[in-house]
Amino acid sequence: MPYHAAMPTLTALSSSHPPEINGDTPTLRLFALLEVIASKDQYFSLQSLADETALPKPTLHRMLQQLEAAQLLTRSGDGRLYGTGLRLRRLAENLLLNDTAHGARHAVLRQLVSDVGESCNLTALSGSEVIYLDRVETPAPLRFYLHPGSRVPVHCSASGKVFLSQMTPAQRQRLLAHAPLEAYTPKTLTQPEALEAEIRSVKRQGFALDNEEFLPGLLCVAVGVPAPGGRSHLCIAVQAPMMRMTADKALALLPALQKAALALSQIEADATPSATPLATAGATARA
Amino acid sequence: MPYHAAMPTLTALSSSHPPEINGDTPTLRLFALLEVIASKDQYFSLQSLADETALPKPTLHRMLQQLEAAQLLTRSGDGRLYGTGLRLRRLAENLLLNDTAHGARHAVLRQLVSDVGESCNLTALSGSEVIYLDRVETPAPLRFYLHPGSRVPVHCSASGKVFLSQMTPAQRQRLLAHAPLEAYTPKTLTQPEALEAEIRSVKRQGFALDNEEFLPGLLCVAVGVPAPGGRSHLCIAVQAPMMRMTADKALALLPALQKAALALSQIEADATPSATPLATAGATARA
DNA sequence: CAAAACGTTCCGAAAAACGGAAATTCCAGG
DNA sequence: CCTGGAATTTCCGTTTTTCGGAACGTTTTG
Repeated sequence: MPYHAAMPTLTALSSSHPPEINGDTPTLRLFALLEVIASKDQYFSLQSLADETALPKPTLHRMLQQLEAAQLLTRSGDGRLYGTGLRLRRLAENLLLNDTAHGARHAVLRQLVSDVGESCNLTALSGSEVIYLDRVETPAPLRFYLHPGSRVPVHCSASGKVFLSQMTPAQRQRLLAHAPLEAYTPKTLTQPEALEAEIRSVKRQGFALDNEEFLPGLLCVAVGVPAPGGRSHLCIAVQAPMMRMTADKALALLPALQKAALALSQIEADATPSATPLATAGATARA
Repeated sequence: MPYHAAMPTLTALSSSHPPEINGDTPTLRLFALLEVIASKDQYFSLQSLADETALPKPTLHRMLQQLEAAQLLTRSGDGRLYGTGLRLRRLAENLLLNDTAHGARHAVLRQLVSDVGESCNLTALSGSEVIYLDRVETPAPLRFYLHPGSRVPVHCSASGKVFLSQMTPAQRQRLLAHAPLEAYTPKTLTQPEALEAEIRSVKRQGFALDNEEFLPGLLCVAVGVPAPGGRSHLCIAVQAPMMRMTADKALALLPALQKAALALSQIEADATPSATPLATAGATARA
């Protein structure tokens, strides 16, 4: 399974939706279809979608019909063209409107970037990989481009090591068992003992470094976002080309990182209901 | 099947999502679930959803798992809480970003409302009912509240009569055969002959009136949005309480209405690919 | 008026969703 | 460290939905 963000570029790739309408379940396939539809700013015909997605026409027809019946799509006048429907727009609006946490997090990232002058990202552990939740780029022209949503291995990323350091040895074993310590660069730690030692060090110091362990020329520092429960599921990390950054300089950025982590921690706490179970709306109540 | 917008109120009902997670297919049920989720601005637990939606826990679990696997939802740290995922936000962003047509239509409506001072709406024929696609309210305090997405019968609404007037007699018969001419007020036309006469008049004049035929005290004027093919599938209508409006005054609004209709017609043309096949993006072409 | 293109319906095989029951995990409090 | 309770998760036989090739209408096109 390739880490599909592993290719760093200096310019953004065109966001190129591969016309794959694949998903493991019918529902996910429908979502994928919606994504194709969402990228259109014109009405479209069944046929045009069929061409674009390579789905059989009867299948597509059924899908569209279903979406139309649910008011997610609208059919244009003569019934020949489709467009996005009321309910879909409502959904989209609510989604963005209520995602207060995301906006706030992004603001913190932006502030951090302006403080340290290098690209920063917010990461989470997803399965046995680190996923980039959000990212703000440095204004400097030379950058590693790693877009949000992409994934990197745990054992050779700063964030990954922070996550590992928060686990119990047993949890760590379980996770690492599924992913061999693949070498991405000569500096990647591939010996379990070496990694274990590194993780102890991370745990002691409260931050992790990735010194060209994933990509040559790329240096990273990450700290965990403190969480009430103890182990956090978010990391915040700075990432810069060796050309501008050394391990020493990176350490000087730690205070800024920690400040940002604290701010994120606060946001996360605000978005977490655990404390106040007030909004438990009545079930089965007739509206 | 009740016209669920038939109850006019002077204040908006609280938007009270009925916690019904019903849909005729599994996929639509999933959408309904997403709508509940989209309305949250906090992380939520499986249990809280179960309370709110009355769905069995295993079912919910499967649904959430599916959504999480597809990156539509994210699971919070300890795995106990869910939140909206990256892909869902992307979808929402694209949806809103690309839906230029809707934004433009809404702007026209807004302009019209500021011209005539009364609530206006954009309608379409959907099955054998008229559906409100969009609506802008009058600034006046006294209003009939009929929200977008709701439906009214064809035979006693101004828009409905416009749509009927554009059909061939055969088409009209077929449509009306399925829906008896139910009387909503004493003024509702319930005799097929009377309706037929009214429709001829609408056809001649190019606009339709609804003078308390659907709701007592409500007067409406509608004109069709001109379409290249001839019969349009959109209407634009003004709607006001008799307290402020008479049939005579309504006629004075026709120029403004027609101007708006023309503007909408232009928007519709822009959003329709049929005419100019230049932008027919290469199918199967590798992006 | 024929040909082509598009949309739609049919239907049997294949796959997915469903949800009750039970196992598992996670926490308090003893 | 053990125990009770609540939440999450797995299991699995049954029910429902989806799938898509083939064939059928319908509308545009040449």
